[in-house]
Amino acid sequence: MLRRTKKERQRLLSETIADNPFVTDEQLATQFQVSVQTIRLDRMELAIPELRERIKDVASKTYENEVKSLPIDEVIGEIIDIELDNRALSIFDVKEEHVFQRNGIARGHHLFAQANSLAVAVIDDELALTVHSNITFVKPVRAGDRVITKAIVIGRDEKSQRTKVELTSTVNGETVFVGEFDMYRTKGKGEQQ
Amino acid sequence: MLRRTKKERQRLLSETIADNPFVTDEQLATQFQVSVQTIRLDRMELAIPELRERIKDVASKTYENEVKSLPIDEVIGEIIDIELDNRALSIFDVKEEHVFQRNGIARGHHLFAQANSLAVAVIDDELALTVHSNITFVKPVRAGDRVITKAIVIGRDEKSQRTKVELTSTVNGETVFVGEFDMYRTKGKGEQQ
DNA sequence: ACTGATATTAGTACCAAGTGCTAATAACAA
DNA sequence: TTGTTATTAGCACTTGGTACTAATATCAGT
Repeated sequence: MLRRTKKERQRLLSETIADNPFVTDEQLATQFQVSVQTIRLDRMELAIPELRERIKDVASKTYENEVKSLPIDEVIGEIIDIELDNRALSIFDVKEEHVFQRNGIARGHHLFAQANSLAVAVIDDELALTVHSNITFVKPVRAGDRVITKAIVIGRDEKSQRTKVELTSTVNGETVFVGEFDMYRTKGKGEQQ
Repeated sequence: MLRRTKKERQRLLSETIADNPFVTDEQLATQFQVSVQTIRLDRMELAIPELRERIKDVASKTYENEVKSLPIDEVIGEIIDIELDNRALSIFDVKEEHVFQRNGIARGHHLFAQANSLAVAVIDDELALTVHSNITFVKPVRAGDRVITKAIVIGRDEKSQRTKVELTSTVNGETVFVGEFDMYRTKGKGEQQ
């Protein structure tokens, strides 16, 4: 018998590469105790591209849909999904430092910061600024809560260079914050380089 | 004279690569009408890594995307004058860390945070929460600006336990931010301990 | 115009991480 | 034993480079 069956090895191979696209054939050969050639045959059969192509894929995927207006570390909360000029989703874990000592309720500006960051990030432009916003804090949020904020671009006026974004934040499915943000942008439609 | 000066070419080279890290030396050589070797010397001098390293950087950056959510400074502005349930004044000095790297304009949530903090502070109650707010960012604020924010309590409804506060922020006398905040409070008039 | 410094180009050997191909074994099953 | 599938080996070739040497251009100052 083989160390493992071919099938089993290929299953694990797919997983391993999916898990870490940066692994070379040589590393895989060592890991599965087979020759490099075997790994290559496996990749052929499974139609898995070579290392460089895999890396390029990862890079270009994020490059196409990169957050243009905001370097990633300037975002409050973690963006977990984004489709520029359409919608975006972020997660923000409320910790002790975000709440009032007195009553344990999150300070409004942290929720606003998350929403505002996301509104800026969703705009497919280098310069995006909040011009106006109308917000409501629906329910108090506490330390330990995981706030999921969704931004939906609902309108765009080319003349005034404004884009309207609707923000909704929830904790365990319950709405805690809603807001409508008017964003200013520099570039018009199709003007993106 | 050269096609362009070396300096100029290198400036453009940096830009081009920053703009599109997927470009090869050969493409760059064609673009700038110089030899591949010149491009390589330029990259050496500018310490720009080779294509594969650049791609790997882009890929790994997004791959180990552990975004740090920056907590906002606890003290948002310094309160310099306060008359509970009437008016309050605070100062906030905008520093480099409060602005977008990209364009030097202060992130909206810092201005909101200052206003929100002041709105909470002006309410003479142990529990004051922002329920709703309607805000406008009138003019961009930059690093070095000193933002003076004034809160004025303009209305109070005992039944709904709401207090309306008007906020105005100025830099050198010019209005940069205005907002109307609806604050929730637990205690009614005269109920304060 | 001559010299020296700087800039550019050319060419070679080498590397990583492959592809594509052929051929030799090995393992197993009927 | 034969046929099939699986595995390994080896070689030539590819991209997009590095590292290095050497030749040539270009320009600036005297």
